[in-house]
Amino acid sequence: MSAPRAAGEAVDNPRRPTLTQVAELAGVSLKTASRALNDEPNVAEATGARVRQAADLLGYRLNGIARELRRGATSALVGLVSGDLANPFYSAVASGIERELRQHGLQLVTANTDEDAELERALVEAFLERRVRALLVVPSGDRHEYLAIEGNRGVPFVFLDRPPDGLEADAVLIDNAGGARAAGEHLLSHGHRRIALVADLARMAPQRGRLDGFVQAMDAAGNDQWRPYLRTDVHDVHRAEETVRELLTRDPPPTALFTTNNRLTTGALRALRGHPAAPALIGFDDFDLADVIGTTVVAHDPVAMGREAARLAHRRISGFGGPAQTVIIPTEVVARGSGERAPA
Amino acid sequence: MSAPRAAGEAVDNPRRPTLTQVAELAGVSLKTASRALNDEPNVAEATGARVRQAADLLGYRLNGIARELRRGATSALVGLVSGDLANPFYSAVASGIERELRQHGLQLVTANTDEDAELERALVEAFLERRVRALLVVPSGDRHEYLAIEGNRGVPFVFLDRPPDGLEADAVLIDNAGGARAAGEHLLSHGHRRIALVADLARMAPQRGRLDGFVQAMDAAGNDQWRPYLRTDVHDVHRAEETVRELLTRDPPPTALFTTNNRLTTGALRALRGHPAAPALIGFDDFDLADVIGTTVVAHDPVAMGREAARLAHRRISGFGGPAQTVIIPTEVVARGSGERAPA
DNA sequence: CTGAAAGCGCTAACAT
DNA sequence: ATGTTAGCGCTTTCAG
Repeated sequence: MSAPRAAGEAVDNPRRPTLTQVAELAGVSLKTASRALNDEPNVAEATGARVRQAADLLGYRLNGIARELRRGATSALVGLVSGDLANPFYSAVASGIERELRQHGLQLVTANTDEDAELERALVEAFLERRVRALLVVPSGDRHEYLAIEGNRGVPFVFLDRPPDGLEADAVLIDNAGGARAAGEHLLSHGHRRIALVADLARMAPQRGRLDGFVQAMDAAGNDQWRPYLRTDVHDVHRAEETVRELLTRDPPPTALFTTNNRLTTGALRALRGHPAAPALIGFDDFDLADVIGTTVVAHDPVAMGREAARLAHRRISGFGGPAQTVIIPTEVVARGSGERAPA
Repeated sequence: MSAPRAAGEAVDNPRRPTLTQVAELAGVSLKTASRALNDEPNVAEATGARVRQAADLLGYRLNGIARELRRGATSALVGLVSGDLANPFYSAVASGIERELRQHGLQLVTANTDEDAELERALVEAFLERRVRALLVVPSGDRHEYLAIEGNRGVPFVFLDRPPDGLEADAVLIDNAGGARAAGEHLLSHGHRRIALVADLARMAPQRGRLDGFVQAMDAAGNDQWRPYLRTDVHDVHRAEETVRELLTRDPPPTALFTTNNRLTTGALRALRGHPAAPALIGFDDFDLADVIGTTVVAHDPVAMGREAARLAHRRISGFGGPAQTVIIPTEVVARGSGERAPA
């Protein structure tokens, strides 16, 4: 005898049994079967057992779609639209969201935009058609007005990492400026003046915040020797590596580096590998093994970020109608060696 | 004038407009409105325009739930039930799945089990009630018979990383034994005999495969000096770190280490940090910055794994009824230094 | 080209 | 304790 198969289903797919069929087999009415299977009161012990037996026999499974339609066309799904789940930052956020939602019986549905604003919009539309209860977005596009109508019609939005532009909505943001300022001050306090800043796309709000914070620290210290070493719009690991290599050939070279996200830090680490007199380095975003490599970072808690976003969403779902809230996730400089190297 | 708000939706949620209302406003029948909005043929230019205008005015959005119910109670959703999305291995797999599904207009829904077999079962049930088109599972529990009925009723299953037990179903697995054998041979060829093996829960199939492959390599070389250094059921980073520290205090100590997944490798790297005469190290699973740290690994492609799984699922959804297939993802030893250190 | 009627599978409201 | 009727919002016949 062979094992039951899950593979060849397409061959014999005689449509799933419905509640009506269960009721017929059990010799009761549709509604009684419904009551029995939903553990509602007012079902005789024996009747309930008969219904459950019939359901088992038929391999019946409740049709959640029909139920949702009848109950008001709103699912237990919460959508997350983000740039790239393969980035550990986003996946940590997603896992924080998922865990918190589950506490409330909600389910996370994810979609990647690959940082494409048009795809983002299409995915948002798709989620709304699916009647998600709330929508969490790490926006790539810059204008979000198109979401406003939705918000007014019962689908709460929560923005993550980047603030909403063009509408009021809940958001969970990182203290970008504060973290970057702290990084700048940290390097200054270790004697650095020629500090290179390697940043991602400057049009993104978090990157702007980090740039601003860094500049504040420099201005406050009356240092402007960093300016020749500013490099923005470096968007991938490879470009980051090249950029850092180029910076090191300058004369004089920078004595320190500040990279404004985990991808750029990875690129910098590659460029610095085996370098005899590596400049000091601080990276924004903590990462696995930073302790092993000894990389000083501006750390924050992405799982907490997801959790807070899920909480905001849940509050709205539960009927909270107050003004939009913004939660700021704090940052902290974690010294591990690379950021404490003195200027050469 | 203030920005449109997305926050206070709960206050005024007058139920979403329906197609009937759009039709009324446009002065056409329900069906005509449906045709116009779905770009079906046989709609006069002017009529279509009027309908679309009415829809915009009302802020109408199609109710995907009603559509799905009518079209056969099956969604465009594909479920993924996995252990822990925060683990970069799983999130890479998820991103491979997501990308491939999107090619076919399918949407990924994810849920984490935290490696809990009961939660896994509950989540699978929940997905089935939601009428997912296919279900991808990285199973934590060991018996999967309970899925068999579903498989016969039109919901294809694909198992990832761990083979199905108790039913026939498509699967995508890593060449665990082959990779581990290659790692063993690699260390042997560099002169190692006292090789420590640090493994995760031995009841998990991938771990067993890796153990077996390693043992095969040792047996083939007639080496059994590794046996005193076998440590299994090491399940988290912290325990891995402790275990490696303990191993290093043995007399004589092992001259090489093989860690059988990314978590254990991380723990080993922490234990080895700053060690004057670190043993050679090979880790199963590649990871970010392994190149920077110089860690030799048994690499494989988790994104490809996700992609293959999504392809199998899509084939089944499209009606393929052949026997269950298993795709094996190949592995490769990537030498980066740590695995090539000679015995002390 | 347009419309009327039926019904997907379920639950809510109202009998009995 | 059980049954009957209606209808969620849409698409699918089948007629005009």
